Amino acid sequence: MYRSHTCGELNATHINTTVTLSGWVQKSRDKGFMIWVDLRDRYGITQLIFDTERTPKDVVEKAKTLGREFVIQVKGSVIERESKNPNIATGDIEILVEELIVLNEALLPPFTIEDNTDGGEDIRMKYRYLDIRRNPVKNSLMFRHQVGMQVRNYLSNQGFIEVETPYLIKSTPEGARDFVVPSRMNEGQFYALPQSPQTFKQLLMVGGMDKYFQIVKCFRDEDLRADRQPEFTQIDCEMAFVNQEDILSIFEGMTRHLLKEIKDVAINKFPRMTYDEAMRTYGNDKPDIRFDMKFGELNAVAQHKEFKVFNDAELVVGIAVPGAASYTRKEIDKLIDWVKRPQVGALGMVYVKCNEDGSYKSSVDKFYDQDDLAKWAEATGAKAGDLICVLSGQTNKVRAQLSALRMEMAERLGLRNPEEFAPLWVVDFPLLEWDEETERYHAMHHPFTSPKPEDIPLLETDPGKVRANAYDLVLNGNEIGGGSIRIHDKNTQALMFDHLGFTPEEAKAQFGFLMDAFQYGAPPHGGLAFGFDRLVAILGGQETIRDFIAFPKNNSGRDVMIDAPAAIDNDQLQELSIQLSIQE
RNA sequence: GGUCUGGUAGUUCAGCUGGUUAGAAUACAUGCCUGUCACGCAUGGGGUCGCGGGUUCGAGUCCCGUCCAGACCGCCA
Repeated sequence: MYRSHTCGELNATHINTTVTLSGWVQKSRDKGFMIWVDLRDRYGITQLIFDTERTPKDVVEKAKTLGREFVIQVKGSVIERESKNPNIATGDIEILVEELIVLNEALLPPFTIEDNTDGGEDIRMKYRYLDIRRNPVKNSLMFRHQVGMQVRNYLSNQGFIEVETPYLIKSTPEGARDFVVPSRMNEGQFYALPQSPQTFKQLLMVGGMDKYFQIVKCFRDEDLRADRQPEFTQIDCEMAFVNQEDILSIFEGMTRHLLKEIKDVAINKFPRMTYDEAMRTYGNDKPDIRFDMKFGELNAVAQHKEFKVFNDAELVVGIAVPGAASYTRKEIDKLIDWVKRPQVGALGMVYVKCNEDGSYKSSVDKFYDQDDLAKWAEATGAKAGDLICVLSGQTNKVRAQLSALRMEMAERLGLRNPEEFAPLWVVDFPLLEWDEETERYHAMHHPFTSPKPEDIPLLETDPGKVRANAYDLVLNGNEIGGGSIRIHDKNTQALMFDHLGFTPEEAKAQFGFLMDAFQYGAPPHGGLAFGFDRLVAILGGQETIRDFIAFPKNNSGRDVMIDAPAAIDNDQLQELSIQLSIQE
């Protein structure tokens, strides 16, 4: 027997019992007359004591040789501490050791296994198995497990069935780049890893599965971000015989359940906003509504004066930054530099200080009088003490720029409280999006999304105006889920493919199986998928998903621990009939 | 594909306008210490300043290139 108890469970009630513990040496404190060793496992830390007067001499000698992270097993009696430590659960007791077995020695770890480790991101990723021993990472993984269990509980209780779908599927040109896998048995042909189980879950609906879910890995070969990994996990869901309202209701329920069970946060009805409204009010389809700073459009009050920049702009729009009127000229200049960085891309910024005495001081006083500026304040909701920041230009660009500024200012003002949760449904997304590069429309969500029936005529006249039965769930400025009511008849699906620029032959070659299935009694259906990693991270109060993934990839998609991806040898390549065009 | 930031001891970092022998903290080792728990005290070892080139009497420091890491833009139906 390696252990009778864990390192987290012993307390005063166990005094005078004999126990066996196993774990890692966290640290030892050798005072000469006594040696204390902190023994750690997943459950906690228990202090061991080796006393020159009470512990066998050879055991004390062995204890002196223990180094950090040695794996040991000890047998001894639980005794009351002479000086207790109220900071840990086992702080009332310690183990007077009688027997010590070193199960495995350990090299000195490259960084300290402590909550506030001295290790940087880089080295922690290389030795991730050591990083996982640290509480912050360990707790994040346990937190993820807990969220996963609550998701399964909720959905299972609602009658959902978890069904696994294949990972080796077919590549399609729509959407993200696919990861591809060569097929040895089918020379020159490739599988693709799924970007999502989209078509399979729809086929499960045709198969009568009615309510499906799956916590499933998905793969996209695109560049990474702090909240984006090439392989990531979705809570993928689909339901038949439902309308949009049914789906929103079920998954609002699930999110509410998670907030209640995991964070003990009670939220009644989630607010809703159309895509158009979100773009107009926040410049963004995933607004963080924990704070205000709503957009005030200023075209009506700022144009037709002498200021050419605004007169030439498609959109003039501002936000009122609370309390920022006290910014110095230098601070404002730095802010202007910030919006002019290439990542944001504004050409400049006009500001108005709303002074405490009710007067206004702006960077464009030459063109606007106090009455004009009062109208700007009204439009942006600015109060005395606020700073109005105004950008202008082409509508889509300027909205993105001001949205970036809004988020930055909220960050600086500490308005993004990770313990506050503000969910929001964004509905009525456009069906199609114009792609400058390919000069054609592509599906904003995916090609199986149904258009709103009343908008179908617009497909012929103004495709960009067609709204879809598509919705996103936004939490604290992050898209945590998105879905749609799908097309379930062959003709509408064919019409969509046509508008997306597929020839009937291409559509048949790529999605023929789905169109065929629609001819055999496909029920009306729809669904939604949550980004599980992101959801877990936000519930955990963070926006970086890496610590909620046991073995994440780095910025360039590498696993620095196992050193993947890597070259494969010529025999393997030959077996797969693959020839490389790059030089070794 | 692009922008920005960083790369100096095992680790996290400092190192000014180029100028003696490159520092701190922590970790580690050895010794001391009668209740430690961020233990304390003393001593000690530890460096290809990412790599390559250039400027200079002289480069950790300046310039060019390159590699690596991180954040962001593009991209992510």
